[in-house]
Amino acid sequence: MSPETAKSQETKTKLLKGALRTLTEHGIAKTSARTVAAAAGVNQALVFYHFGSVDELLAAACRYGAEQAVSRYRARLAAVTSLSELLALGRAIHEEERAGGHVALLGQLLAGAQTHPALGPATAGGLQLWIDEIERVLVRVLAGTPFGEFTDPAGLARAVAASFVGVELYEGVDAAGAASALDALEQLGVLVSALEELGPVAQRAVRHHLRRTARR
Amino acid sequence: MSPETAKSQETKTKLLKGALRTLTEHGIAKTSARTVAAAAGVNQALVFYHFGSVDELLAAACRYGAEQAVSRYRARLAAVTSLSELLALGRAIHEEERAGGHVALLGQLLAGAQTHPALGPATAGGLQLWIDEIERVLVRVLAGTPFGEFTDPAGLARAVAASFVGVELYEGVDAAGAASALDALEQLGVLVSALEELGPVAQRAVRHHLRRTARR
DNA sequence: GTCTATACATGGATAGAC
DNA sequence: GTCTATCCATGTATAGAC
Repeated sequence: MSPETAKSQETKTKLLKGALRTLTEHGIAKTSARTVAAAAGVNQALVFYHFGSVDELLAAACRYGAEQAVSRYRARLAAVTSLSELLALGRAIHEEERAGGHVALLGQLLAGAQTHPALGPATAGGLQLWIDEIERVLVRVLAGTPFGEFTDPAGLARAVAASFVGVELYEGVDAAGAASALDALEQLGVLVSALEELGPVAQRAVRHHLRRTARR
Repeated sequence: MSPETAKSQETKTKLLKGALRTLTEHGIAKTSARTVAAAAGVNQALVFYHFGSVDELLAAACRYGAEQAVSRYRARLAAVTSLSELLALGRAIHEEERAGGHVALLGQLLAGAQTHPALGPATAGGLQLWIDEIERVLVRVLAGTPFGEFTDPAGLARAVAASFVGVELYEGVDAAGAASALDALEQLGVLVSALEELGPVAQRAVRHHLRRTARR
């Protein structure tokens, strides 16, 4: 089996980082073997030697970048114990992403996956890393609420991740609009967390209503 | 001022429709003067004659397509009077968009706006058409709820629109995941609407909690 | 005014050098 | 095994035909 020499590894890593830089800074439309190689400081043809095609490089870069980004936030996500903390962390991540752009990168790849079928699974996988972390937090946070039984952490995690990608893309064309969107979500979170503060009678009333309108 | 002959108009319209088709079917990465012109059935150079550049054509197509898409849903949005109705309509729109792809198109343009600065304002404008409609609905729906004073329809509309774009892009790489995300949001909507059913005492308790934790 | 033929730039991929 | 020189396809833009 391939010994994977140090030199090969080095070039591959350069290309992966170059791909991430190019995607975040110039978008999927301007990402090519040439632009990535330029960012990586290597010959353009090495993309094809090491990864077979541009698409496969981007797929590999997606896995690589998503793992890096998620691991950067993993500890802080693990420390979250309430909905309001989660919302505050979401806001903090947004601020950091404004510079790093790791989430918007998923948006670029999501957009690119339309054309490059090979990107679909890789992008879904990258998003899944985020979803898994978010789901873990939601399970923990929602277990402590009186209405946890009516929520689906798995689906909710997917909704949160997809929405976050949407907001990060939106941020690119309307920073003020994205900020007000996050403000509104924060208010909404406060509203939901207010439910936790209800007395037993009111909680029973809400639960009753939920059971009545529950589908499936 | 330019009489804008019938022939010119016809070619322009062909190009606009071709641009929309190309963007939705092949994504921003594979959208070029050549591919759009092929879809439109006209000579590639006409892109530059009629619109000056590919970017300007895409910007025009964005305005054109967003106006068409929003007007298609406007009547149904105007008929919404409750949160649960809004969620049901969101689900219906999602089903239609699965085929039409008008929302995912905004995702493609949002992704493209990173590279092509000219696309930014146009895409923001296209999204704004959706946001305006959603905001109108939210104002109406939230005014009828006991907690309307704690929500910001303008920000919430932006959040909803951006999230919807994110979910539509996500749908492209994981249809089942997107479906479960929408299910979860629907549940969440039911949870919030359950608040409307609370008795006066519980409502006062929730309001008190909200005032206590309200920011700004 | 409308459109086509054509020039020039960029991108993808490989044959073969080291 | 690693990489470069080179080829052909695709993309952008314009000069000039109709």
